[in-house]
Amino acid sequence: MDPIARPEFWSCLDKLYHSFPIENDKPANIPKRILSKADVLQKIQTVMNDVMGQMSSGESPTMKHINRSTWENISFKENIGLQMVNDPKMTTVRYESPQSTKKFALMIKVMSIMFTLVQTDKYCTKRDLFYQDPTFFGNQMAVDEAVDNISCMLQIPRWHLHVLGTSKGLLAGDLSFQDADGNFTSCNSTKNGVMVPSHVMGISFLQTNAKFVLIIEKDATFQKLLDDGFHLKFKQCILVTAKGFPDMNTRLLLKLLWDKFHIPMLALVDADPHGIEIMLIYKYGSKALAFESEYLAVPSVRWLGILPTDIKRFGIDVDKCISITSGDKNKISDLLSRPFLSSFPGLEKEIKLMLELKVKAEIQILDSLSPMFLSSVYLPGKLQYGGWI
DNA sequence: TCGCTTGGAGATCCACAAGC
DNA sequence: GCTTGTGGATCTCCAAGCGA
Repeated sequence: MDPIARPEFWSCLDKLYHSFPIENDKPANIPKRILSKADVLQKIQTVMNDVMGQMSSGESPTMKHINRSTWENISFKENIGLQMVNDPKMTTVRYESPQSTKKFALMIKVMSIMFTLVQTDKYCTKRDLFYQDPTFFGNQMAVDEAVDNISCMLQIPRWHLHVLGTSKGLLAGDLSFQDADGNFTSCNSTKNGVMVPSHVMGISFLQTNAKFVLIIEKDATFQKLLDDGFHLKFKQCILVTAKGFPDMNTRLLLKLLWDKFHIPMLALVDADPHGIEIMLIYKYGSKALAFESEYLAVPSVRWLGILPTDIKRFGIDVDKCISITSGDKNKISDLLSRPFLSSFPGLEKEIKLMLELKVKAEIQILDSLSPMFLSSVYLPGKLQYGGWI
């Protein structure tokens, strides 16, 4: 009998499912912000009026937004992830300062475009924004920064400002939905994966019977699992990859899946500092977008592998692993200083074991054991016996 | 023509140095 | 001390160049 067909196979996932009651995930005192079109337009107008007021009274205009580059502004809540503190350090963008003049002008320009987009109910990507006036913006990074700073300043998520990011995430498995344009998509029979829609908040009729979501760090691993027919064999699963550091749309979709279906989510990343960081961004959110963690972070995400303890457990030859560099060591000490360490049982132990072994292991290392080891041995074994932290 | 390598662009993240 | 710019990390995709 196929082990997957046995009822006890899914028992570990059932335990994980029931270990996260819905009421724990959404504390009543932190309601999600509901913003109407009028609210958004009003907030933009208020900032513009302030700027105009300062100019008419002879002052040099300024705008203030939360400093998104310091950990001092970040707090941590177990059920939400990273969050902005109540009294954060602010960054002042001064029109008169030679360092800030360009930044000030960019923010005004981008805000005026956002106002028109919201007013006319149209959406555009950051890339579209840049190409509206490439000479003025100079480069894509300047637009990206302006959009995020405005979003942070107004305390309005980017999608409410009608600016979307270009999706890079892929989906496969037991999931179907209707996108914002009304197109119906099923991820079941895909050969190379279905793109995560750019307008995740426009998704409707989201349907799935999946028992778990497997978040995969690398596209190469995602494609290998599709080639091996992993999603067809397991049927009740969803495979997701954001191809490296996750983009906002992929994180939004995962949060949507968690909020709606409470499906256990397991991350398959490299056993290296960057893999761990990528897993932690899915789980707790990022520093720069901490003000949107309530929409993006899924604290119930579990680290399935590759765990440094797997190196010993599966008899992986340490000589075939890559030695950790001084850069890796810096990243590890950075991870060990993060505020969520005490809330993530087992994480510190795994990181310290990596330091002890002095090696890191990529997911592909499992291919050295056998070409089908990942899909036929490693993942089924982990799912059956609960080898995640 | 095909396959491989290389470089640039684009998406995300971060830390650190320099300048005001 | 604050702000900005630079550079480095993960990944993919695409085009160009090169050799078989």
